[in-house]
Amino acid sequence: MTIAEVSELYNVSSATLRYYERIGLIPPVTRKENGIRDFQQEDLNWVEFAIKMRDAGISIEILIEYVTLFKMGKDTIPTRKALLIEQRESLAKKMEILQNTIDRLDQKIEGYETRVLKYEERLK
Amino acid sequence: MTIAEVSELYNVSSATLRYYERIGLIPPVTRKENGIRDFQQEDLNWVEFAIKMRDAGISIEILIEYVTLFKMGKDTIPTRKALLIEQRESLAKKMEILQNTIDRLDQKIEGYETRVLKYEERLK
DNA sequence: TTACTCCTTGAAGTGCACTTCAAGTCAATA
DNA sequence: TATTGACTTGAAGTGCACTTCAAGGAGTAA
Repeated sequence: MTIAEVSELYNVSSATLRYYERIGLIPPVTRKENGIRDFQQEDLNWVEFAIKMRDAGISIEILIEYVTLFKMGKDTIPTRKALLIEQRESLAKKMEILQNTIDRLDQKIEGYETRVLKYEERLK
Repeated sequence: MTIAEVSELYNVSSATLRYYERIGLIPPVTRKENGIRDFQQEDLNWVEFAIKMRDAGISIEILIEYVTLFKMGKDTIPTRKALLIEQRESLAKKMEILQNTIDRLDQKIEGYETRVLKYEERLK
């Protein structure tokens, strides 16, 4: 799969994909003899993982750490697991904040509900 | 209340509070005769709102728009309400993404669960 | 009265995560 | 054969949201 196809598939720019590879946020992508990237399923899995995690707000620094551990082999399995658990917890906290904010917005919107009615009343 | 006290109270730097006021993310703060900020309850409400919304990831641009509408008076009430509803929706979408990512992480962690066991077995 | 601390503003600097640009290679098509 | 279009790399540029710096003012303690 070419970089353009992957770009289309995951709705991310080619430049970003190259950037991710360059900084080690995904492992080196498979190349054809001429040096052109030819994404295999394994590469796609990494791309998808990277994009999903970034979308959830996990920092590039953390993700590079994860990929670096992966490259170091099996000895890092417990560390990698710990890293994922830590990130899971941080996302759960984010969810909580988000839920609280939504509740707060709902209250504020509810407050506007009556005020809009009054406002429209005034217009008559 | 001084800026240092507000800074402490909401765990945000004085510089950020000044910055928020300067860019119009909160309305102008009440001052003493000598020009020093003396936050009143009303000011605090704005500060709290701004910080909570920022924490939830709502952009500065949007929040400035809201404050600007507020300053323009009652005619903007329906617009303000619409803006809040829009943001509420966008937060709900974020929650969904977050939940999906957490689910995905849980699966990945579960996968590591067995691999860690194997790894520790190997060490014996 | 000098020194200290906290406040003020305006301007410049920083960190993160891309994004754009410049220069070049390669394969396919007019 | 020339040119078009997609690819390559390295470097520089961008946007957002602060953060730090520089210069100065006001109030209090020694």
